[in-house]
Amino acid sequence: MDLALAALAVPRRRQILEILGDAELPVSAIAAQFDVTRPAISQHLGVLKAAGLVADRRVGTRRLYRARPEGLDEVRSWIDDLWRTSLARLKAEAEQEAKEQR
Amino acid sequence: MDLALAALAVPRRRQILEILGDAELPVSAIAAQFDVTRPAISQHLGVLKAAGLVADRRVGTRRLYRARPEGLDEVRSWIDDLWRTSLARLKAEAEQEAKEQR
DNA sequence: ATGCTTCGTTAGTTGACACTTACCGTTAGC
DNA sequence: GCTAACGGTAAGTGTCAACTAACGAAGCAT
Repeated sequence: MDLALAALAVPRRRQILEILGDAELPVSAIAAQFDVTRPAISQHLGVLKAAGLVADRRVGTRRLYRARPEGLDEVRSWIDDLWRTSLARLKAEAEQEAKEQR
Repeated sequence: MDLALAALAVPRRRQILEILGDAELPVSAIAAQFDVTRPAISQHLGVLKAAGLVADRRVGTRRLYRARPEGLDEVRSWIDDLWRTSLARLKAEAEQEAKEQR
């Protein structure tokens, strides 16, 4: 989870994920869409892979990357839990305040 | 969104959010649960507030902080979108591969 | 075998940020 | 008014990571 959220914190990595959500692509094709060098993208992909957000497969000299939606499960459930408990507490406080109003 | 995800990337800030999800607390009470100084927590709260993940209200000399679940909405929807599209693409590819198998 | 392409990796630099120490403003109570 | 408690802010430090440039490895083609 640490790795996943740290990976998602960098805007460029999020853009990469959005691109890989639609298509399976080699590193060069991704790098062509940004104004940074290919090694930079390669490093970002390494981070995303370590976080489980991306998977790769080799085909010839190229290496195709694709998004891995399962990697988002932990993050999704953590955020949802926090969202629910916070909302429940807010609701409880509102009711408490309403009771004190009377 | 940039701010929200950057805020969530730091483990200590997530811990603070978890604590504030259960209760409304002043800065000192939060700092007491960690082995860092109060200014550090104060700075983290400033980041969380700028990201819209936390709200504060003053009561006497103290300042009470609480989690703000609405701040998570953007992040939740972004992750859900990415999750859905990635899954859809994977499914489409699997069907494509099955078709080629025949 | 020789290029050529595609990609990963290393070293190095620069900028951001988490943290501490010290200081200042604000509010409540004697 | 004075004092103490609570909290935000400034300056400084150390560390981490995003990026570039340069090099090396692996597979395909003529």
